[in-house]
Amino acid sequence: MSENLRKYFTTGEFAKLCHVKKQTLFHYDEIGLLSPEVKTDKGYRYYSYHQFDVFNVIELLKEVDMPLKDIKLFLRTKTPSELIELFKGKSLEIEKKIQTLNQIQKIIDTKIALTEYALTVDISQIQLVEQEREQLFLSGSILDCSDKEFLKSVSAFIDYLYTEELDVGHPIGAIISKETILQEDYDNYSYLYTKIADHAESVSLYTKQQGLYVVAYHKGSDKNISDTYKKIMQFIDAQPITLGNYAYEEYILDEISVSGEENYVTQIMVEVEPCQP
Amino acid sequence: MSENLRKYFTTGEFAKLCHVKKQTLFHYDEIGLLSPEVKTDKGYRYYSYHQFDVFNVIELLKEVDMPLKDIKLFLRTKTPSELIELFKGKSLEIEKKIQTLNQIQKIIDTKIALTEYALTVDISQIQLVEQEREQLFLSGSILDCSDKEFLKSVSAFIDYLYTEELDVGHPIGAIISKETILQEDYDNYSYLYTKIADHAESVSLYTKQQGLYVVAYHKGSDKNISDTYKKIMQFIDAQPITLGNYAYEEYILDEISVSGEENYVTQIMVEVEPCQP
DNA sequence: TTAAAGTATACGGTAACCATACAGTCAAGG
DNA sequence: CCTTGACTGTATGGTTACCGTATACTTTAA
Repeated sequence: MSENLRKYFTTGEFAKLCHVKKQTLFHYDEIGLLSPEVKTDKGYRYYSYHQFDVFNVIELLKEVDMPLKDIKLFLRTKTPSELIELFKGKSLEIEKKIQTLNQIQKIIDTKIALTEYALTVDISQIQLVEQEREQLFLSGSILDCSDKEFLKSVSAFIDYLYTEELDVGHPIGAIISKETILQEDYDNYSYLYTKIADHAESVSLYTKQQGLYVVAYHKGSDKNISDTYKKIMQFIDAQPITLGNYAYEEYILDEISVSGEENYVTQIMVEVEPCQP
Repeated sequence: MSENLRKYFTTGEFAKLCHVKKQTLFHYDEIGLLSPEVKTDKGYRYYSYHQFDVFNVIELLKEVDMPLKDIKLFLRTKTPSELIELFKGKSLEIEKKIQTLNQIQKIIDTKIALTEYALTVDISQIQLVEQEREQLFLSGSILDCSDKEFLKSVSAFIDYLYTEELDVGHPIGAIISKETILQEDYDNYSYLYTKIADHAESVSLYTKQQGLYVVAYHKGSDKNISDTYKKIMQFIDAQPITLGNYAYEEYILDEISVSGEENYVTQIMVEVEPCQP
């Protein structure tokens, strides 16, 4: 805690201690953020080990996204109270950042799970399966709507997901009604939807009913989705079941995991009911 | 999930949806990272809402510090398995980042606590107090050592703190022995030390003994610390106590919270023992 | 004292944008 | 149908926090 002796680090040594490049220290000296305690007439820089503490604070503030300019200003004008105030603010920011990272991780984990699932699926098979009920977040009705209305709905939908931080990585799916299917108007959806965080409260959710579903997969652009729907209808006709109220479509492989529309895979889940005897 | 109708967003609309500037989308188009699905002959850009998913993945990867170049490469060559692999790696990275942020927060909280404490202290007072035992991490011995040895010790000390992630924001202090104090050689320290994380195991720690300490504060450069030590010795002489084996010095206000050496405050804790009757 | 290792300065480049200026385009109302 | 205002495009320069490299000078250890 004294400097009676010439206990100084050269730039290179100090850089190593700080785990940065010499360049960085030159830069900090240049902008007046952290200058060596001693500079010889030959221009050689010498740092005291006390300056390591200052360097650490700089790194700390950098980590919480404070620009060097502001760090410099702070270091110039600081008082103990200002330090406390600044740090308390930064502590909150970090809290928030950690939350964000947690959400990102959730999204990533969801996408991994979805993609792993997609890889296990035999897309040529059509099956009748019992599915659990699911809570979905819906857009406003988009049945028979104009392009403009559609865009507005999509915007509002996405915006709500964003502001309420509801996105956990599930894709945006679409709901199509029995009537629309029967009219073979396959891109006239009734709603968009997405699965959201389990614990989400304060949001009015729609419940995808527990029950029987015909599950099929469509590969390629949904311009050709009618082909797959035809197969589904044939499948239904061959079983003692009838078409239910809604079908749910969602991409399980899309541009984020495969390249080109021709490789997309859409999962179609058609609600069905056993025939009355 | 279709595009039979011209359900497209303009650049401005899409930018708003994505919460970025138009500029950013121009930039992404320019570097071929994310180009609009449609571009008219007049140069107008139109984005489909499916592209929102892609944009989201880009943002996601950006958040985990992936350069746009790499994101582009990934999006070009991706397969489901590659996506899974990449995301699993990123998930681990996030884990680590969260840990780092947690440590930074600890450091910040420590610095706040220390500084708040410093503000409550009456630096003109010398007091005899009973202190708890404390676990300290020590440098190698630096008693009577050369400048070079000193620098090496400091480096090794700081480096160990860094690699073992032991720093939780406590300042680096110094230990000075009874003998050295009596010789009035106030900057010939025996060891450097710092308080470290409570739970730290696998580290050989030194224990600052529980017992009686004379606590004083020194304001200003430690070139003049002898003044304060003189007062301390007078204080000791006036009490039924004798000097113990070690004294501990640490900055409680230094360059990180005040500007200029003249405003630094060093806390000095001198081990003492009651006189034998 | 000499060679190796380290240091300083200068100049250029990078990423991922942002700001601004200027010109062309679109769409809604009169 | 045309005008007007809101929007779109390109182009250019600027920003932050550095990194790399070239060149020349110092220091230090043999």
